[in-house]
Amino acid sequence: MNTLSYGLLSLLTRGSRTGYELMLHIQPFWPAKHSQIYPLLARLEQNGYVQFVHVPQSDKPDKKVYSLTSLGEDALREWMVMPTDEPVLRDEFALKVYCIGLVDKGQALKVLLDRENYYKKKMEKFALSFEQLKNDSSKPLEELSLEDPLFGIYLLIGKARGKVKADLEWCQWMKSKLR
Amino acid sequence: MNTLSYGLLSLLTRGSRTGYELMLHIQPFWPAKHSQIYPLLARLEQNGYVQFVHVPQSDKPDKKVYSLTSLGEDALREWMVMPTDEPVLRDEFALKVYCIGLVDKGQALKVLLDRENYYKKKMEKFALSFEQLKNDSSKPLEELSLEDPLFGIYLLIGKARGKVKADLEWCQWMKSKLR
DNA sequence: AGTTGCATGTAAGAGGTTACATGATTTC
DNA sequence: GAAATCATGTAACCTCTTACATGCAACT
Repeated sequence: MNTLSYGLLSLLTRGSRTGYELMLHIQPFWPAKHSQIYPLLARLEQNGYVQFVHVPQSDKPDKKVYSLTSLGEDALREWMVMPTDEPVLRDEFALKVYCIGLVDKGQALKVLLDRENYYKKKMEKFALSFEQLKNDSSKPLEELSLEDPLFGIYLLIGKARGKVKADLEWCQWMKSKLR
Repeated sequence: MNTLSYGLLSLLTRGSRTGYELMLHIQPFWPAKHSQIYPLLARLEQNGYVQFVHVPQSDKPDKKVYSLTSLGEDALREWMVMPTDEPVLRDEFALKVYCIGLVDKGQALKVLLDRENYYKKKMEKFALSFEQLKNDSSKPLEELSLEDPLFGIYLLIGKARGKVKADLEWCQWMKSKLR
């Protein structure tokens, strides 16, 4: 059982999903391709952590809808109290910034502006996600608590948004340093 | 040439280093083990991007001190204007938060407090890093510019600190949500 | 007519971690 | 006496990405 496997089980606590949907939803928290996820789901099924029903479709390809078993839920609870791995961040941009003095200001500024744009687009996506959450939720988001099924997503969007905001502000501060 | 290789070249723009030192210094920006770095350095040397001198030592093991060649510097300048890969973050903690409702508040709080402590220690390390920078620098840090050899590190510590600060604040806000 | 989305899977290869191997000095 | 630091390297293994493979529907 690796971390991605627990991640897939985590997503399944919020309802049944196909491998394809799991692949889409796990991206912000643990990026992974379908080619990594499908074999893991097969292994999780063999070990009894998940089960699936085959759903034939006519217009689209047939699909397997996975759901969490009670064994899988037990595994999650055991995992929850185990020591948590440190976060791992790899950012090519940071390495470039380290030796940005090698190129002239024009080129340096371009590298920075590209990344600033990337962050701005991310922030827009977060705004959209919050909008959608607001629509899906019966209460105002600030009143959500541990018991609500949307609580987890609400927390995570907030966490991700905080970091991107910090990076964006740093990017803009850095731009002011450059001229 | 993969990203880690460019990262090693980037560090060498600030002076000669052993493989061991490179391994230590690259951790905050692109975590890597010595077992990954030594073979890459050998390949970079074969391709003429770096060179090394063998330095025998009596009290410690002999070492190879690597430095950047002009070919290596050219490679860095070409890399700088190429499209920059998106940052990749993998955080087991985020996955746990998503399904934190599975366990009781006591256990949930423990998971949170452990991570809060981790972030606090990180913040202390950043403070120490800034202290050391202040000592190493001839000017006040705010006046550093593109040309200063310490500029790159100063920027990066600021960037990393901003993100950890955002995460720490989120962690504390989340704690308030839990009770 | 070409791309995107849905939907699953395998195979090859690159990237990254853990373990094996050695050995002196310093710190707890 | 045990662990950490410096210092290099290889081998086995796991993780992750890219590419191959298929096929229909909807959109541009």
